[in-house]
Formats: sequence, C-alpha cells, structure tokens
Amino acid sequence: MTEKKLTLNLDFHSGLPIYTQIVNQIQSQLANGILKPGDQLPTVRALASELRVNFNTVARAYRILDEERIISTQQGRGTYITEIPPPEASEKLRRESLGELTQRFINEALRLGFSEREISQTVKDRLKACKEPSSQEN
Amino acid sequence: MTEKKLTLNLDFHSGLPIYTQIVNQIQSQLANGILKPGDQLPTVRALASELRVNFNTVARAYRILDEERIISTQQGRGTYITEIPPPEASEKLRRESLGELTQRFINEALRLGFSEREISQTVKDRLKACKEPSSQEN
DNA sequence: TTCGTATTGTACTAATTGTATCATTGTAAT
DNA sequence: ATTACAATGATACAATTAGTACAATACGAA
Repeated sequence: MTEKKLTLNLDFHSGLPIYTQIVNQIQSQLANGILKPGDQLPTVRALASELRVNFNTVARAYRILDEERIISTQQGRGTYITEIPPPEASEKLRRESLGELTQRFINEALRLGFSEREISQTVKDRLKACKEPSSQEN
Repeated sequence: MTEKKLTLNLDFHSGLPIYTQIVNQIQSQLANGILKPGDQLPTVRALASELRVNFNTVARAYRILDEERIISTQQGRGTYITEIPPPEASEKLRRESLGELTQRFINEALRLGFSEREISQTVKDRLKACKEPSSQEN
C-alpha cells in the first residue's frame, strides 16, 4: 500500500528535457487521479534508478513540482503529493474542505483546553498579523 | 493512574519533523492542563510503538523537552513532567501553544488557497456552531 | 542483603532521504 | 571554430529516522 509504482514513460529523443517530462507526467497523473493527495512519491534515487537517469534530474523535477506546491519534498523523509484541492473542485467542495480543516483546528484547540473566546481572538490576531507583517512581535 | 493515554496526532506530511511535533504537542498539553506536573509520560518505546515511529525519535523529543526543563528523564525510571511549573511562564507557554496551533491552521488554509476573509468567517461559524449545536446545517 | 532480570533512557552509528555546488556534455548561435 | 547556455551527471553535504549495544534503575527471588 505504501508502495505505488508510478510508471513514467520517458522519451529521450523528444527534445523535451527529462525533468520536464517527469514534471508533466506527474502533473498528468495527479490530474487523472492516478496519483492522489497524500501519496508518497518514489525517492529521487529510486525513481532515477528506474528511469535510468541521474537522481539530480529527478530532484530537479521534484523541486519544480515543490515550487508549484504540487508536491511536498522533505529532506530525510520523502516526497508527497500535497493536499491541494483540484482546480475544478466546486466552491461547495472548497467550503467543505475549509470547514473540515477549521473543525479539526477547533476540535484540537478545544481538546487542549482553550476557550472559544481565546481561539477566536487568536485567529483574529494571527490573521491580522498575516496582513500586516510589519509587527514582528510573537 | 500511572497510565495516561497521551494522545498525539502526528502529521507525516506536514514537513515538521516527527520529533518536533511530539515536542510541540506535549508542550501544548502541559500548558493546558491535560498533562500535569508529576505525570509520568509513556516510555520512549511505548510511545514510539503507539505512534509507529522509532523509539529514538521519541527519545529525541524527550531530550529536547528535558533540556527545556519541561520534563525530567531518568534512565531506568522513566520520564516525568517537571514538578515545578514556572507560574508565569505557564500562561506564556499556553498562549504560545495556541499561537502555534493557530498559525499552522492559518498557513495550511492559506496554502490551500483560501482567503483571510473566508478563514475568518469559517472559524466564526464553526465556533458558533459549537456553542449552539441546534443548527445542523453544514 | 545479594543477585538476576526486566525495564528504562543513552550513546553511537548506520541508513535513507533531499539539497547544494560544481563539472561535463551537447547543441545552437555567432 | 568559438562561445554561450541549457541539460545532465558527479560528488559532497545536511536532515531525519532507524539499529544496536550499553548503562542505570527497579524489583523480586534466593
């Protein structure tokens, strides 16, 4: 279950850089549901070995995908598909997703013993701090 | 009584090292009275087993907490929450822990593309729903 | 008490993973 | 031919987690 094959077809004569092909195909597989949020991708070395390319080439592809927030690479841990809502997701799904995220946050905060008032105030403060990063106090 | 469950929620995709998550959550639970001075924490092996991580990862978290004088680890005995809770530092720690939890939530929501306004509104709605569980709509 | 053993944390090392930097190669423009 | 640049490869590094052996303590049995 932890292992997923991730079959990529590279064309070494296409003129397209290897790393671009990797990027494109991972994006495609994510868009088609072959890859799902949370999935762990092969390590740069494992995928490189399978594709018969240098692992830096895979790392480059991963870095691009990471910058696009499509995957999350973590040194010493591995790389994972991020939990981004598909672009075609409806606003309702979007709301539900935020709702679930929020509910988890609130439940956790309540479980830790914080009052609703404290939670509300802290969220307000932190959101304001996001908008105005001038104040650096913690 | 010697046994306390110590429920920790690890997110293996969060980018935060496991040991950091353990440290943060234990700090939070202490700040909020879920853990109290004198409480015995699970052994490194027991907690590691439950969290499905290596016991050295737990040991690392314990060592950090020990250096912060939050817990006292005693070889051959176990690990305990420090008896002397800095009275004024406790409230400070409490605020910080809610702050960190909130910041993580906000960052995640922003990363998912939600606006500050959406986040603020959803938190408000969910908190209200907590207080008045009469309304069932989602 | 004294000893044996289980339990507990510690220390050191190894393995796995991604990162950073520079070298090499190949191709196209000049 | 030379130069420039992009793509790829090689090497060394850093971060995280896992593996193994060990030391300190507790506790019961002899």
